[in-house]
Amino acid sequence: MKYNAVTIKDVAKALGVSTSTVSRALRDSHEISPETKELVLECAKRLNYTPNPIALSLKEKKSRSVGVIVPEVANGFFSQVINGIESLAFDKGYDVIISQSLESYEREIRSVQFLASRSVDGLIISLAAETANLEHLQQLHARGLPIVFIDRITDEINTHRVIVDNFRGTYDATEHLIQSGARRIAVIAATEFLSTTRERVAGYREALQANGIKELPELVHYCFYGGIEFAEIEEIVNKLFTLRQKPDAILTTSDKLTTGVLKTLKRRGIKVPQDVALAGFSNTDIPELIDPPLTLIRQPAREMGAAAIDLLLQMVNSKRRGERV
Amino acid sequence: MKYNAVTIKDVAKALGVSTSTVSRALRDSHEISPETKELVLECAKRLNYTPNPIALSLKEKKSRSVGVIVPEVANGFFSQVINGIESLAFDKGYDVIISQSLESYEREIRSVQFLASRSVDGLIISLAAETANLEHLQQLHARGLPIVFIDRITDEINTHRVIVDNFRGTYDATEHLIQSGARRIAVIAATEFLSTTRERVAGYREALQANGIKELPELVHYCFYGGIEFAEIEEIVNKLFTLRQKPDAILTTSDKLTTGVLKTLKRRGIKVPQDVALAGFSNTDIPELIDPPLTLIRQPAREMGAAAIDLLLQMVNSKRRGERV
DNA sequence: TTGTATGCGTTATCAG
DNA sequence: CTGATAACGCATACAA
Repeated sequence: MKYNAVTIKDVAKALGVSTSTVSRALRDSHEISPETKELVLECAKRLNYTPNPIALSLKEKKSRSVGVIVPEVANGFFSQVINGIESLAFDKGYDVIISQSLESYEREIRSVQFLASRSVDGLIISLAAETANLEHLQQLHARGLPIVFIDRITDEINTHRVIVDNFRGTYDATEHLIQSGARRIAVIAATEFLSTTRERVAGYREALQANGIKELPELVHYCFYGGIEFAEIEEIVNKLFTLRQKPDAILTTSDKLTTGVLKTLKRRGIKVPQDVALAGFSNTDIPELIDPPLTLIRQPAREMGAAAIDLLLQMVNSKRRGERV
Repeated sequence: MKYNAVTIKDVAKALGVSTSTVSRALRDSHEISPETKELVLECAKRLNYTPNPIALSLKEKKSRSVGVIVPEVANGFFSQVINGIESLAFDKGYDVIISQSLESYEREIRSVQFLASRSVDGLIISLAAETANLEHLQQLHARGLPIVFIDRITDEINTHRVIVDNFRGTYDATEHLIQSGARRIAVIAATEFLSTTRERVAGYREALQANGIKELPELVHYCFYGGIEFAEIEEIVNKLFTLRQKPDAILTTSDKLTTGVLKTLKRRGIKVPQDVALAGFSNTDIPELIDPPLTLIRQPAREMGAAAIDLLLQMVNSKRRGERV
């Protein structure tokens, strides 16, 4: 709701001129005399006039707002991404509307449609773990909605993506574990649906191979809701440590997974790195505080967010002064 | 922008009826025949009609969106708060527009005005550390904008607030430190401007007094940008540990302060709790992972967020069917 | 029950 | 240079 009752009409009435004149003065049109302009501007300020963005949106068919859908806000990585997005968007005068998929496909669909129906000018999204079907986004994309994927991307839609070198991250981390003497390296990853998972696991595999180590199926674990439900991680760790031949290292492919595994190991009294070495993705402060330091893979989350919104606004603006959708 | 060109007019034209008829059918008005309603609904679905929320907002003078301003998104506590807000708001069909003050007064003013000008129906805010003057919010409040304060509140505006018992938190934590043998308990707090700081430091003081311990000025430190700038925390810790009589315990009054102090201690090789005991607020996973466990004070951030949005929407709705502002 | 006209705040297109 | 008018998409008071 507008808490500034004063409209362009009010200042027009106050000055005894027409609304068009006021509009022109405000928009700094060239077709207006300096005196009237001055007059209008003064009056507008005095009356504390502020333009109504809703009316503007209706007229211009754009809302100067962007939608952001992440799996979960309360997550080190994603909250940093949002930080980057918001900072830059704010400077450019764009609203940032946040929605969470909570890793649920159904929730993601609803979020996407909700935001689309709210007329966002563009969308930044990191896919939910459950999402395997991209129709809901393909539709919008086909209709011309600018979309940028971040971190968890898809090949099925041809648009900008912002990612880090996931393959490289796990490749290097795995190799580091091997250099440190590990041979039985387990990996705990998120859903295979996720692009990040696939790339990261591929890096792990390649590193093993490059070092002549055979991959053992019993050491590779995927978890669906590892980011949300802690129990799943616990179960996997338990399984790993009841193997006849226990792993001598664990690689984790996400923030929450890393934290979850650390927690579980601590509860079970398994020491890192004495009993098992650990490496993985993390954007929290945790690794810095743990003794001894872990091999961790960080993502420049804030910068990724900034890059995403930057790309998005470029698309939004090129579309504005361009072709019909 | 709307990616659904089809409007109420299109379906009216397609059916050869008037827009009002369509509107009525869609709004399930009683003044319409079941047959035409059926017809319209079918056609609307077929044409994939979705209402334009912007036009609706313009007409009804409400946007079904709420603004949220927090000091920083990438912060355990606040991101959990946002999680709670978003979850509930989404279910009720409200947009959540996020903005960060980054602890800056000037930025907070701009955020507030930005959101207000974007016609949010209500505002949830946690004040910036710098904010001492509340005019920017008083104005909006006077004009009738529903506001709910969360965590960092103010007495100067009479509206709903969502907080935990801050006094109690530090009182208990301090007492626990004392029970464990600490006598020279330092406190590292955020700005005194913040309600949370005042209440938390008060709890500390009261606990000292109740246990017959004299407060030592050299052990009480406030930091302005502790949440954002790490260097400040480091400096305070350094100062504390170059005192002739070093502290035997430290109490921290926020998430970032707790993490920051832990980091600094680790870098300086000061062991917890052997060299110094530690207690404080934290909503991260860190304390659970550290050995030995710290005395920590947790806030039910998600629930606080949910409570805030619940209160806010109540205000928004009572205002809707009520008095003019 | 349905259609017509009006207005929400703004800008663009015409006349004057 | 300025004023009147239409239009954006929708809901509604009023007329039929």
